[in-house]
Amino acid sequence: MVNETDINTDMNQSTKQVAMLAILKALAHPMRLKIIVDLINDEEGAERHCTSFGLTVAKATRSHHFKLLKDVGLISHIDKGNHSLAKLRREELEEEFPGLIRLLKNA
Amino acid sequence: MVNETDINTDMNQSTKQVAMLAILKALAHPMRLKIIVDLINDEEGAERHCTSFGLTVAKATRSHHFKLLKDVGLISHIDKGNHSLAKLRREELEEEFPGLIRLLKNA
DNA sequence: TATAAGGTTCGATAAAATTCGAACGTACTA
DNA sequence: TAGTACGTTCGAATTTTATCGAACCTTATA
Repeated sequence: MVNETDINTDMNQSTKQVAMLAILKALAHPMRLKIIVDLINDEEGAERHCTSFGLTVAKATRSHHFKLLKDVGLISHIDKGNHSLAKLRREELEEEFPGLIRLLKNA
Repeated sequence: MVNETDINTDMNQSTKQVAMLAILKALAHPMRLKIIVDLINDEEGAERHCTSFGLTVAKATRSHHFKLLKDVGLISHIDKGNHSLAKLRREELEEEFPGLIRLLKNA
């Protein structure tokens, strides 16, 4: 069996390229892209309810997508006990992937 | 059954966001990302054999990935009869997705 | 012309991602 | 304390992608 790590080493991909790939995979889904674009177009530092993006899916699905976005570092999760908020990791992203936010801002 | 078009309209995604999604999907695969990053890091206007990227897959698979990259407009295909060359659509991409190339250049 | 080399398409199989209901945990609140 | 609201996790089903061999087409060349 061939896993992705093997493919990556086969192809001599840089660490940066692997990190970039994770980000691209996370963005390559209509709901997740919309969430990130919406957060980008919000004012800086904005925190949003997970339910405020107009996603018409089961809550298990929503939870899945937000976890994925959090795992790759696109958002951070603010736990407020009863509910939770999502926040774009703006500075960190600008630092690690300069230009990414500007690229998505127009979309 | 729910297809992607329905999801996109459900979510009120802009045309630009749909176009961006196609690009992100195309880049969200290790081989395809490597191809594009390699082309970006080549000199401007460079044309490369499809076999010159060190991809260890069957030719049917290679053909599949290059077709996908061509279909979303990331590369153009120069047919030389016996063989074919791939070329980054640099200016067009810079025009439609400003900052994309610079974002991937570091990777 | 025959042969080889490179690329595409087709059909089938394998792998990965998406989706959801159900069960569960945690924190508000009546 | 009991009930409710919100989120996560688990397991299973569905859908999408990736992969490859085989057949085929086109062009160069022996």
